[in-house]
Amino acid sequence: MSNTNIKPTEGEMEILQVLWKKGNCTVREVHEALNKKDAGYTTSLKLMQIMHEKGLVDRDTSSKTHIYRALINQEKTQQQLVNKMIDNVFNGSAARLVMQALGNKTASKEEIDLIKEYLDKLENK
Amino acid sequence: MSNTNIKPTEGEMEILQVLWKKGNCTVREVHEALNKKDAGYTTSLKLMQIMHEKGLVDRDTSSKTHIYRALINQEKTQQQLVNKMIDNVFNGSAARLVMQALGNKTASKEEIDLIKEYLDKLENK
DNA sequence: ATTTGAATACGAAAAAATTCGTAGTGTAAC
DNA sequence: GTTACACTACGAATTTTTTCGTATTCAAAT
Repeated sequence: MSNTNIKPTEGEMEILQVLWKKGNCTVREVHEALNKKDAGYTTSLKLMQIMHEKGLVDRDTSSKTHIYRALINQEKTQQQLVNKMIDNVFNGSAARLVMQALGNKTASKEEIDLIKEYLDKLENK
Repeated sequence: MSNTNIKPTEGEMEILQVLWKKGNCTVREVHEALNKKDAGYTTSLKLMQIMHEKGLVDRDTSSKTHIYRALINQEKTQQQLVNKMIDNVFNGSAARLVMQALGNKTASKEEIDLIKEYLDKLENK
């Protein structure tokens, strides 16, 4: 079990997000995806280089423009962060987090149905 | 609407957690509640003093030993952090966060039923 | 071959967050 | 009133994270 205790920083998470979503990317692509008006290109570059040092990403350097890809697993990382939040913010109660997450406008009817379905599946085993 | 954009740091969250849970506390009580083997008492003290400067907590200084209490609302803060996580980690999908949160052992059958109930209520309006 | 533009490397500054040492102060016990 | 002790205040050191400036390199276009 590798990478168990790696905790990406906030900036690193934003980049991982892009890599997970769009697949393999150049630095420029990532940098543009997170269009922070304030941050320069070399900032993103440096961050990704550090992530490489840490083993969060791998990269193909065979051509001049390097291609990066996430090395750590999206679901595992999400799980880790959610667990941490349950602990850290919701006093250990997953249910409270869930309700808090659903109690806002981002949860559409479709999403809610999806979740109900999931819950049924969960209970039937 | 005050305190809208305040983002407690991780250390600050741990302290808020204690204050929310146990109500008003002395620094010593908080410090002991989060029994970090490595951190000294003055570290917790300093953190709480900074939180006071930021308006995250208030304190009663009428006696020598100050009594702290959280000034920001637990649910609002949780909401803020969850929303941020949905955005930042789950690409905007509350449903994905929920499933991830439930897909681990911390969700008991009781909790799941609680959530189903909640979902029904949500849909009936 | 030279120019030009976009890319990487890298050190170092800046900013943010955490940690701690020391001095001072109030209070209770003697 | 003196001692002992636990507390606060506060500056400063440390660590972590983010940001950027500059040098260099490569490749395509001229």
